[in-house]
Formats: sequence, C-alpha cells, structure tokens
Amino acid sequence: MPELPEVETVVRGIRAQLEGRQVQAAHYTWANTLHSPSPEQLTARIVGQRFERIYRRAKYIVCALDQDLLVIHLRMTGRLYVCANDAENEADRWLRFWVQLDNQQQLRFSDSRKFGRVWLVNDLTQATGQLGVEPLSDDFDAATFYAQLRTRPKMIKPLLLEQGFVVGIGNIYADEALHRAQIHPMRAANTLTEDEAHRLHATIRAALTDGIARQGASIGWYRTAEGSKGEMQDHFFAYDRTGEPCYTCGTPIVKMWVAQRGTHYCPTCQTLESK
DNA sequence: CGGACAACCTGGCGGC
DNA sequence: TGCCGCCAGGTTGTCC
Repeated sequence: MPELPEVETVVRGIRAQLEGRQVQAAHYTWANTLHSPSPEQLTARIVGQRFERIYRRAKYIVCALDQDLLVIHLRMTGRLYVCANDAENEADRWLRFWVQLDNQQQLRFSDSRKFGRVWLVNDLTQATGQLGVEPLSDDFDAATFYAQLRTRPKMIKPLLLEQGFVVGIGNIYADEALHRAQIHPMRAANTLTEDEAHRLHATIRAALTDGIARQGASIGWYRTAEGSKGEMQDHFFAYDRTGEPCYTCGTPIVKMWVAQRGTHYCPTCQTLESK
C-alpha cells in the first residue's frame, strides 16, 4: 500500500497528536508485528517515554521518544491513527498493536495482512538497514543519479524499487515516474541517456510530490491517519489504467509483468529505444 | 550482481 | 448465493 507519499501523509496526520505525549502502556495482539526487541521487552521498555519528534525516513515512520526510536513500517495494509480510548475505528478489526497515551488517547496500529512491523531501537539503521537517498531531498541530484545509473545493467523499474538505491518509490510511483519520463520499465538502467536520466530524476520528484499533495493513493487499504482516502488514484497516468487511453497519444495502457510486479505502461510512448 | 521464486498473510473481486 | 482462483501499495531470503 504505502509508498513515500502515503507514509508522509500519515506522519503529518499523527504528528501533532503525539508530540509531547507520554506512554502509559503498550499492548499487542499479534506477536510477529513487533520485530525487536521481543514483544515483552518492547511493551515494557516503551512505558514512561515521551514522544518528542515524528518524522519519515524512506517508507518508515519514526517516532523519536526521549530514550528510544519507535519505528513503524506499514508494508502493504498497515494503518496508523490516534484516537480517544473509547473511540471505535473501522480499522480496529485488524488491530495488532497500540500505545496508551497520557491524555485518554491511543496510538493504534492496524494491519489486515500482518506484514507491517514495529521496532524499538536506539539506532535507526537497526530497523531500516542501509537506505538510499531521499528523492525529495537536495541530496538527490540529477548528475549523481545519472552517474549511478551508468553502473547498473539491471532493468530500470526494479532498480527504482530498490530501497538501497533510492528510497520511497514503490510499484505505483515507479510506473508513474517512468511513464511521465517516457521510459520503458525494462530498459537496462545503464543504457539511459543523460537526457533520459535527467527526465526520470524530475518525474520521480514530480510524481511523489503530486502524491503528497493528493494525500496519497487509496487503491485498496490505504487511508490517511484521519481515516479518509487519498485522491492520487484519480490522477494516475499509467498505474491501474490498463486498457484506458494514454493521455499523450491515445494508445491503450498495457499491463505486463516485470520482476514479478504488475507493470503499467504505454507501448507507444515508452519503447525499448531511447527517445 | 541480476533475476526468478517462495514466504510472510488476509481479504476483495471476478468468474462460473 | 457459494466456492475458487487470482491479485494486491512491501521486503527478505534462497537458489542458480
């Protein structure tokens, strides 16, 4: 579900409700949701800690507490929201973990497919491993991007999905960025021209920025922290538009499989030759 | 390193 | 209506 724009939207939605709050207790209903330390240790160690700062790194939600970092990854179907102790939320049906705050409110983590994970660590990399550059930061520059593409013979789409290369891009925004840049998803990365690399650099940023502005894409499970749907799904160029006309040339969008992921592209605008 | 594939899981949807 | 197979926004590990 959630890629960079969806995670960013969730972070913005819970930030004000969490900052300054102190943890009174924590509970879980699915042990595998709590990755490390052990569920018993995590729910004990977090008690008494105060939320100081909430931010996003890649697709991870990071809550800086006064002692540790509470790190959450939504994976496919995770939802994170803050509500009153006695409030009922439609996502509570799949509640896996929750934190009792000191103001009669709770931070709840719901996740129907149980792929989501929670960590309590001192060092962020203990949860995330080594991550690539943030595509919306100044560290992501076109010249470096082009230079790195030159070293990779791998297909461009799965390369964009590698979180150790560039973070935050998932299946939706990979298809959207490649379509906007008019690059075929199966092009070998090291065959992109400088112009193509620069176009892709720009469209990655544009697609992600548009996604944030639209509060993310709600194809299925994703909801904002407030429980509403995003609107980016109504503004896709390629993703989930199989058979519908390309906005540029009218050719029907085709769905194929690339690296075991459904991939949507325009066979006229996105060819295996440079353009 | 690149690529294929299985695992981890549940639920929604289309087809019959 | 009921059942079945397929598909899903992510990540990790194994094998060739």
